[in-house]
Amino acid sequence: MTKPRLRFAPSPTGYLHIGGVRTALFNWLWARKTGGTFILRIEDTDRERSTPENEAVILRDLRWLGLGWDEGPEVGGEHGPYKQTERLPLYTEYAERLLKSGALYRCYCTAAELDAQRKALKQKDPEAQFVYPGTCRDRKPPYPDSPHVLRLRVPSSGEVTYRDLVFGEVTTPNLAQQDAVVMRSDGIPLYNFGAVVDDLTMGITLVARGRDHMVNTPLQILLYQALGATPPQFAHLPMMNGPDGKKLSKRDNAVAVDDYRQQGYAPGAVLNYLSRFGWSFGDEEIFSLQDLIEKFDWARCGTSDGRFDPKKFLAIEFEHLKSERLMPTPEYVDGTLPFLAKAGLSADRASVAEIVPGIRPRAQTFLEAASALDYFFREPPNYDDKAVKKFLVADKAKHLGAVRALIAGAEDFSAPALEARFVAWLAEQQLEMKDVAQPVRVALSGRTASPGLYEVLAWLGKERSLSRLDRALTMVAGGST
RNA sequence: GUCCCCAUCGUCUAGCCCGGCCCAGGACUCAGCCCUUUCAAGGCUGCUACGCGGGUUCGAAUCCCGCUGGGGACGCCA
Repeated sequence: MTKPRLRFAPSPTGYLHIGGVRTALFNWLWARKTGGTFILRIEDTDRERSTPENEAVILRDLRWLGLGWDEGPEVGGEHGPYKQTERLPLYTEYAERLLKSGALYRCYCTAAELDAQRKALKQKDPEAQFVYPGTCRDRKPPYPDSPHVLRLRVPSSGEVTYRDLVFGEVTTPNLAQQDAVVMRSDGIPLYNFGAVVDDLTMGITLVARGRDHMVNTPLQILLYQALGATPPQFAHLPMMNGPDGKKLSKRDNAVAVDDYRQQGYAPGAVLNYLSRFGWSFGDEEIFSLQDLIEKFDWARCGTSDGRFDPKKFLAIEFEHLKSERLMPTPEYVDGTLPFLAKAGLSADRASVAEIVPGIRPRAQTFLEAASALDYFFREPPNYDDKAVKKFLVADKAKHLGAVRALIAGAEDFSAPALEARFVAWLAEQQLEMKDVAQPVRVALSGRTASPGLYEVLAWLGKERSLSRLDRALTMVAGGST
């Protein structure tokens, strides 16, 4: 069996949203799993709405996610160009072929005329659906030299059946189709024609796309047949709706991939969440990209639509940040550094790497990780007002001076050594850790919540710990009543 | 309206193809408990689902039919 060739063909009419990424991911996974080819094609025939900016964003976001393409924009390939507006002559050539064979015919009805007919019908019966009446279907030459579109002559009987890799056999009667426009009057192809010509000439063997395209498939198959070509295989994916159950909109920023990147989500986590949408592998739900490549299969894809759930998404993201397997420390550091920089902090990789184990269970995103790291790299730390008012006051902090002395006398500043020293001292004083911990914590971190104190002390080091303790002591003295 | 598709906890889903092990399992969310120097993490417990009605069968979440509900499409958008 020959290696499959798959494609992701977004139109740059908006930002890349997570629904689109799910489609890209499944195509990509199958290509990687089978040793096939993943192609990126830009479908920019809607000149009104397509922009170079959107196109750039799509490429950037796909790369960020790690969904690189084997052929496509910027990387080239044997079947280029990979942008539809650069393939116009090809569509013309194929259209002429089909015109000659009679599969396509010229239609001189103008958009205005059709709109008027549509409107008139709606007026008579709002429920009715306008269907192109076939006005030009049997027009004989000579043809007028005026603007015209090209329509597909859909057989008036018969049906189209194909075997969908996820939905199974789907049959649609030709009668339900109308003679769809395939080429605009300006010579630019419509989606259904452009996609077919491109998939054919790019040697695509499997078309996997959203279920919203399912209705286009019979028409496209008719086009392949008219071309004398064998249609590719098809796999449609159930729809991914918004949390409200409504269709995801490209202009809905809440689901833009870039949003999640800026919120500090890890690419692997994004892909993991998306992979479980319309696909499952028993009860397992945490996967690395490598796991997915091994386990993905069309047969395990579901058929019913679902809703995007931000809470579950966050939970999966957190699972990735907690796991050394899914997110090795060096990658964790790489993910966090930009957010530290954004907070105006300069931190060296080695120091961050040392603290990472301590903050893993405390940060759901890289953004939160940077926040949890903040006071290790900010001198002096930011003090939380409430924390200071509550704990750096005379009566709560009465042991702070003694703790300072205890720490000052420590020779071994490792966490275990500090713990031993504290335990002994606490016993001697007949105190418990909870009697002294919070003021020390606020003194050290400026906050009421942090990793264990012994770790915090060790990471901060003796010198900085003492200086923070001293600063806190003066705050207590100054603020006491 | 016409064509296509779908239907298990609030959400993502396992189970369905090849009926019994399912008075339905996992996860998220929520509530509670344990652990505990704080916050997390972790452990445990709990709430909540086979849309409805008919069949077939000794037996149906699983097979068949109908109904209802939802979605997609019906553009010189993709």
